[in-house]
Amino acid sequence: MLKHTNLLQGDLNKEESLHRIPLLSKLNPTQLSNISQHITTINLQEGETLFNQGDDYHSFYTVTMGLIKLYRHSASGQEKIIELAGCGKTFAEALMFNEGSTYPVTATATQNSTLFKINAIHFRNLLLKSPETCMAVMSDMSYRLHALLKEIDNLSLLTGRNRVSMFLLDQALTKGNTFILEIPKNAIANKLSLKPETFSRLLKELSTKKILTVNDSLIEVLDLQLLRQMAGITN
Amino acid sequence: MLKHTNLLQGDLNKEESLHRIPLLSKLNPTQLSNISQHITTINLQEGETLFNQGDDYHSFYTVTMGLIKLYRHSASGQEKIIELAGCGKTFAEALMFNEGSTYPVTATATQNSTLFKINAIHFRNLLLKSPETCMAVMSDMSYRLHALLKEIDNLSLLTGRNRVSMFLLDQALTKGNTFILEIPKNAIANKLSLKPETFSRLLKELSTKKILTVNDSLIEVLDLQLLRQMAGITN
DNA sequence: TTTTCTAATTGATATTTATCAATAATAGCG
DNA sequence: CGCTATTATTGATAAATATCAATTAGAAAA
Repeated sequence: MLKHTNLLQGDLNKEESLHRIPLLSKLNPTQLSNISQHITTINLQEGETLFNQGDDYHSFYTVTMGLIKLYRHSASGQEKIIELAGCGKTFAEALMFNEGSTYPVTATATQNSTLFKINAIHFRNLLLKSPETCMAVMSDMSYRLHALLKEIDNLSLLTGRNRVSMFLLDQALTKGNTFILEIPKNAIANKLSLKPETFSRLLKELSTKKILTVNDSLIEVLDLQLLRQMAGITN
Repeated sequence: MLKHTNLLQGDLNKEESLHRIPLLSKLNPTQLSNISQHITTINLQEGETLFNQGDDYHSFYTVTMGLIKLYRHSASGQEKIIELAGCGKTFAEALMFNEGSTYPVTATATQNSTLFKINAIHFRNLLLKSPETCMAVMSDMSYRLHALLKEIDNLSLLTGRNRVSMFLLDQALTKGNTFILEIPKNAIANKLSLKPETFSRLLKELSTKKILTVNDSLIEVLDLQLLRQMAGITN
């Protein structure tokens, strides 16, 4: 079962950390202390599910530790990972504005995780009094829209080879030329909309071409220039 | 060249029609008359481009007549239609919140069209004074996020056959069992992330299976149940 | 340890979709 | 009216990706 911990009103430690959440950072102390009554801390074990696609909507969440997998399932039972929300990420906040909506994804912890659960109705009421917070929310949603647009690009304009290369390129740029895949390969394959077999073969192809080496989840990129080329970046 | 028509302050006719735009409907008369100074009417000929992907962002738009094609181009020169914005649709408003951003799509009129051009900076200032309008904007963005999520579903979970069937199903439900394709087939194919040849073959397949008849752009759906099945809707 | 389960890889094959080429049909234009 | 350009269709083929099956290798459990 989910462990809920209610925030004590006036618990400065908690309010301090709430203040660091972008969506809440623009609130004044009164507003913050008001909303903090409607925020709870949730701890999830690896594999535990926070909510299911189709469940009635009531809250949105901010990850303070761990990793949450957001995915959709189709009628035929297939899954598609939409986002892997790590520390600092807020999700499901966009639903706040649609009366009587349901969660469009399922949220499951892929590691032991901690998050804040923020009551949507109360937050919505707060928004009416804080245009600055509205701005923060809108900025967040705008970012998300961009990310989804980019994803659609990737799916419709790029090949699997391109997407795999792009993913690895992104990893190499943020983590350095040698890095470890933090999530299982089948999850990465899913994120890239490929079957595990296809992902495996594309990795092998890159390795055969001496663009990188693969040792289980340890990747070393040997030729960034070539990898960039495989990603479909022409210049 | 684009024809710009400045709205006269106090032009009640124009303000009346502005009031019918969802994003502006929550403004009080003072606010509306204030923002209407920063709204111009634009007429586009078929084929004219409003802005290009990568152009500096300054305004968003609401279509009052016609049809605007929003599409992205990749490095390799391919296009992908993201949306066909018809009458009443607002687009590019989500960019307002990202300082110094550029248009992520190109907007071209596929018919003679009329739109309102709304200055982003002024509207943004207005938002700080109208939380209700913020709500309208957020609701709009929320809807858009859902649509993109759905699109990603379609691209990654469904086959071309599914997507074509789903598109036709949607048309049949809104326009009736016999309807005309309003946009060229190659544009529809693009919207569905298919090549025109593939789209043509899938249409033919549906026609061979007696699920529908095709006469140029005139489609008659004969078997909704089967079409639903082809769309991948199991029940 | 042994067993069992899951993830990953690999091969063989099928399906889906794109590409290239040719033709037909059609709309717009001089 | 005929000409040209665009759109749609069709065929042949190739490329991309999925599916099915088998094997391996670890990891977790007994």
